[in-house]
Amino acid sequence: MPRKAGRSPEDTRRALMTAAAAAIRTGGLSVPLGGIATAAGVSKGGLLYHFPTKDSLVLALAQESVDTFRAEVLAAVDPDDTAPGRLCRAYVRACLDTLDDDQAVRNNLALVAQLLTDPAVADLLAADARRWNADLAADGLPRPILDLVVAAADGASVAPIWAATLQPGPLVGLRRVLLALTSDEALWERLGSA
Amino acid sequence: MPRKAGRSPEDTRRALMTAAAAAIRTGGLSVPLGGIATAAGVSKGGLLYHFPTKDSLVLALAQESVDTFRAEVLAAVDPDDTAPGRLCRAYVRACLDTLDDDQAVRNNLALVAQLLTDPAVADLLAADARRWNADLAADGLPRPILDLVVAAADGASVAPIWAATLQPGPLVGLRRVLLALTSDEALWERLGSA
DNA sequence: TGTACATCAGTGAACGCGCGTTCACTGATGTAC
DNA sequence: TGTACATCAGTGAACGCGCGTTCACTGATGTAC
Repeated sequence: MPRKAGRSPEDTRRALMTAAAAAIRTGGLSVPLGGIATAAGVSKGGLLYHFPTKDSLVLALAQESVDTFRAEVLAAVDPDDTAPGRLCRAYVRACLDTLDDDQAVRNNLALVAQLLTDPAVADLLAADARRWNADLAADGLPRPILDLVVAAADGASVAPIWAATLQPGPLVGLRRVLLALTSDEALWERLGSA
Repeated sequence: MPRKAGRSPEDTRRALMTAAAAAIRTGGLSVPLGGIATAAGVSKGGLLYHFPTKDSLVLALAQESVDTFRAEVLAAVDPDDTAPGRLCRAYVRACLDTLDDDQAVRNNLALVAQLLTDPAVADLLAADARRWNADLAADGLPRPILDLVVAAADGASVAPIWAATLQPGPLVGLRRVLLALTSDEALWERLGSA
């Protein structure tokens, strides 16, 4: 059966990437293409029409994860916030606000952990990490505060991968503490001299 | 060639696990057993004598990672420290002190991220995470401080996986800040009311 | 102390299955005239 | 508006290779007498 009525090629491509993300997240990179194709309602050959090689599918997934996360952080920037640490605060919100429902960031990280096996993906992520380092360093926070807050946001995002999820209550508490740490200059001095 | 002179069966088993850990860490769970066996100086059949199935090798690796990490934290407990938060401080030291050389904890995490594909491993880790939650909760720190410090320690340990390693300087700073947070009760009030 | 025998710690060839990739083919859609 | 034709978006059978597992066999080590 050729082109399905009511579904554009772009729709098919999206369906394939969605199915691939879900399958790889739980099954690792070794999940068969056939299963992904079936889940997306397409034959194996159809998948390979859109992604001529498994690697190309994997790389597209990684690129999308990286782009999605960056877009989420930028969308979380408060336009009225002009104080130092505004990007860092957006980073915290993007990381923690999607954790109670099992949404974007958490799923992205579980997926990325699997994709990392691929060397090309590892390069992509290393470049992205360098970019985040530079952007966050230019955010105007003192080093120790920045490192503390970013490490905690990363940790809270990543912990669900090994099932160490925070309860919603503590999660809200952590969020408040992290935002306070980026805003309260009196705390910076207390911590710097500790 | 049967039993190699100068190497006990236990030595062979250790060599196999070491080779497997190194191979899987970088290549993922799909690395061939043949390569692992060769790296350990044994034939594929020899590997399968010690680990009758690939899954059994993977599970042994996961169990060892979990045990090693727990032992490292316990070894990092300061015997003279009787104040609340002593386990949490040991956790911080175990996580951060091995990060500059690329040693145990960091490697363990990169390995575990790969092993997580296996459902049996996922169960093992979930049980271990529950145990850590309980142990750390009984450590006497206020919830927000505990969550902040543990999340940051996790985040700093895990970031090297996607190449976002902290420089040695900032790492020392983060370590000092985290230890201060677990000890300085005045800070707890400041953060709690923030 | 020497000898027989069971077991341990492997070897390496063979099998078989699953998966990525290739390939010949196809029906719907878009375009030119 | 109808028609011819190229291209797009797939299908599904086949191939071939890699890898996990099985299996028959083996030489060194430990034990009983």
